[in-house]
Amino acid sequence: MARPKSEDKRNAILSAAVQVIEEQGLGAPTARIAKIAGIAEGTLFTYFESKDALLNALYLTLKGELREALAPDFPRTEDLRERALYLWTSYVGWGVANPHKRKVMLVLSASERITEQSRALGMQAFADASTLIADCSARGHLRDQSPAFAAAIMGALAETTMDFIVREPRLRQQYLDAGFSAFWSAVAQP
Amino acid sequence: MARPKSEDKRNAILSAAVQVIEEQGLGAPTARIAKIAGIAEGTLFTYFESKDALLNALYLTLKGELREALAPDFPRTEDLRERALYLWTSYVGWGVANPHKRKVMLVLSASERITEQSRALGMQAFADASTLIADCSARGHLRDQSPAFAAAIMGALAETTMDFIVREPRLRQQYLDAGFSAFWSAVAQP
Amino acid sequence: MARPKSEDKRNAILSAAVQVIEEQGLGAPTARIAKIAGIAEGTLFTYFESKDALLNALYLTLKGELREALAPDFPRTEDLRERALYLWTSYVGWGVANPHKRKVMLVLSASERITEQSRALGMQAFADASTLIADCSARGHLRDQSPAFAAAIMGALAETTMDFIVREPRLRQQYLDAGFSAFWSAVAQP
Amino acid sequence: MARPKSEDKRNAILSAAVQVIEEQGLGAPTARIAKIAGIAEGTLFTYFESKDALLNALYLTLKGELREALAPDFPRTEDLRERALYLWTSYVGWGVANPHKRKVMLVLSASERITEQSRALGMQAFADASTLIADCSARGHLRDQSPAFAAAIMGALAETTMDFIVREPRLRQQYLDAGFSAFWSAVAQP
DNA sequence: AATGAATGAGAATTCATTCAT
DNA sequence: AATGAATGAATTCTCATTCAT
Repeated sequence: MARPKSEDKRNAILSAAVQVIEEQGLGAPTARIAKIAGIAEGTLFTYFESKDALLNALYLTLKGELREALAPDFPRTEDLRERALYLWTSYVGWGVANPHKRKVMLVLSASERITEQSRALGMQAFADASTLIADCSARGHLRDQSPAFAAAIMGALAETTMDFIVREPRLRQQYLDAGFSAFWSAVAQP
Repeated sequence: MARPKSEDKRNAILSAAVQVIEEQGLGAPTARIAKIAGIAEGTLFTYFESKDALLNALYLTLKGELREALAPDFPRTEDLRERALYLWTSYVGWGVANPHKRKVMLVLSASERITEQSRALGMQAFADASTLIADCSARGHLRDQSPAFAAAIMGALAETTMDFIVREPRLRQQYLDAGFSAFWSAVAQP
Repeated sequence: MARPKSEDKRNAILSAAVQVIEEQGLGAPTARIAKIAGIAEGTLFTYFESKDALLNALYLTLKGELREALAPDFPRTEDLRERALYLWTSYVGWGVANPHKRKVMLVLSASERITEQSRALGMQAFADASTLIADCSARGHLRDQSPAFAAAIMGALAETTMDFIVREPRLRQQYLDAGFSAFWSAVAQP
Repeated sequence: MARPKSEDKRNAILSAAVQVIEEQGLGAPTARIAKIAGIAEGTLFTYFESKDALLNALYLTLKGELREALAPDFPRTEDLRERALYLWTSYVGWGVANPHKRKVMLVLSASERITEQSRALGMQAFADASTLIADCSARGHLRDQSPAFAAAIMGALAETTMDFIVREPRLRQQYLDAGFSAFWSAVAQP
C-alpha cells in the first residue's frame, strides 16, 4: 500500500489554520496555512476537499475540543450548583487557556461559510451540558422558556467573562466568581 | 479626499454594504456594493478611501444608529429599574427590527479589519448607557467588578435574547421579559 | 463617461488567441493570450467572461470571417458550375491564405468547449453556400440525399485540398482544379 | 520502464482513456483515466511514461484497430471497384460501430500532442489501402495528382458519410451507397 | 465628481508526475 | 509491480484600486 494519510498532518493543518486565521481572519490564504503546517500547497487538498471543508472541519474540531474540556470528570454530586460551577469553570478555563482557538471559533461562528449541518453537529456535542443547565433553570426565572435559552445565556455570560479575564488576567478568579454568581442568579434562582 | 458631494450617495453605499455583506460576508466585492448602491465602481472610492475604511465607517454608523435607537426619550424617572427596562427594550427592539444590520455588526465585530480605534469609538457611544448599568449594579452581585463588566453582561444577554426572538418571533414579549428578568437578577440584585 | 471598451482590444485578444492556440492548442494559458494581445491578464476577462466564452467567440469570429471571404461579389451568372467554382476557389483560397486561423477552427471544432448553440450559429452563416451546393447536386449522384450531405462533402473535399496545397504550395493551381473536378463529379454530375 | 506485467492493464488504460477523453477532451486527468481503468494513479505511469506517451500510444492503437478492421479478408478479386467498395464499407462500418473511438481519433488528430512520428506511423498502416486507392484513381480525374491525394479524398468522404450515418442511422445504407458513389465518381472515373 | 475599463497581485484549485511504503 | 499521498508549478478568475475620459 502507498503511504497512509497521516493523522499528524491533518492535525498540523488544523493547527496551522487556527494560527493563521487568528492573525488574518478567514481571508487567510490556504497557501499560508499549508506552509505553516509544513506541507505543500496541494497537500492541504488531499486532507480537505476545499477551503470551506477545512473551515467546517476546524469548526467541528474546536467544538469537539471544547466538549472534551468540559467532559472529563464531571462530578456526580447531587448538588446542581456544584456541577454547574464545575461546568462553568471548565468552560471559562478552556477559553482563557486557548484564546486563539476561542477567537477562531467566534470568527467561524459569525461566518456564512459554516454550514447549518456543521452548526447542528456542533451544538449536538453539548447535549449533556445543556441538560444540566436546563435542570438548573427548572425553578428559576427562565423556567417557562425553552431550555436552550438558559444554556445560551450561560454561554453568553461565560464568553463575556472570558473577555474580561483575558484583558485582566490578574483578576481571573474574581471575574470567574462574579460571572458565575451572575449566571446563577440569572438562571437558577427564582 | 475632498468632501463628497452627496450625503445621499454615502448613505446608499453604507446601506448597500449592509445588504451585500449580510448575504456574502466580508468577502463581498466592492463592485457589488457599488452596483447595489446605484453608483459606479470607482465612485465608491471617492466616498471611502478603501474597503477597510468603508468597513470601519459602517461599523461606526451601525453603532451610531443603535445609540440613536437607545437615546431618544430616555425617561427621567428616578426609578433605575424602569430606566434599565427602557434601555433593554430599546436595545432588543432595535436588534429585532434590524436583523441585517445586527448580523453585519456581529460579523464586523468578529473581524480583524475593524481597528482598535473604531472599537473604542464604538464603545464610547454608549457612555450613558454604561453609566446607567453601572448604577444598576452598584449594589448587586457585581458591585466589586469593573463597571464595564455589568454593561458587557447586559449586552451579552440582550444579544442572546435577540437571537431567540428572531428565531421565535411569536414569543417576543416572553423572551423580552425573561431576558430582562435574568439581567436584573444577574446584575442589580444583591 | 469612462473610457469605452475598445473594439481594437477585443480584436487583439482574438488575434492573439489564434496565434497562441495555433502554437499550444486549447491548453494555451489566457495569461499568454493577454500578453500577446498587449493587455493585462485581468483585462481579457472584461472582454470575455471566461476562457470558454472567448473560445466560442473566436469560433464564431472565424466562421464569420470565412463567410465574408465567400460572400463578396458572388457572380450572378446563371451557370451553376461557375458559381460553384467561385465558391470553391474562395473557400480554399481563404484556408490557404489563413492557415493559422484554419488550424484553430479545426481544433475548436473538435473540442467539447464549443457549445451546440455556437455550432448552430456557425452553420447558419453558410446558408447561401449550402443552397448553392444543394442546387448543384439536384441532378447528381446525391440527388436523393439530404442537401446538407452535398455541402458537407464539398467542405470535406475543400479541406483536403487545402491540406495538400499547404504542403505543396507550388502545386496550388493543380490541386485547386483537381479538387474541384473531384467535387463536381462527386456531387453535380449524374 | 521495465516491460509492464500485464497486457490487460495496458489495454484497460487505453480503453479508459477513450471513454474519458470522449467525455472530457484531452484535458481529462490521468487520475480519472486510471480510476476508470481500475488501477492506481501512479500505475498508469509504469505503462506509459507520460500523458503524451499515452496519447500517442492511443492514437496508434486506434489507427491500428482501424487497419485491422479493414484488413481481414480482403477480396482477391480483380475487380478494383469491388475491392474499393469493400474497403469503403469496412472503413465506414468501423467508424459507425465505434463512435467513441472515432471521436477520440479526431480529437487526437487535431491536437499538437501527437508527434509527427506518430502521424507518420499512423499513415503507414494504411499502405495497402492507399495503394488500392491509387490504383483506382490511375485513370480518373486525379490521375495526375500525388496518389496520396486520392486516398485523402476517400478518407474525407468516408468521415463525412460516417457523420451523417451517426446522425441518421436509419439511412445507413443509403448514405453508404451515396457516399461510395460520390467517391467513385470523384476519383476513379475519367 | 462620476464613470467603468484597466491593472496585476493574489487566491483556490488542479494535475502530471514522483516516491515512500 | 502496485499504490496513492505528496509535490508545487501552472491555471483561471477575482477584486481592490487607479486612472483616462
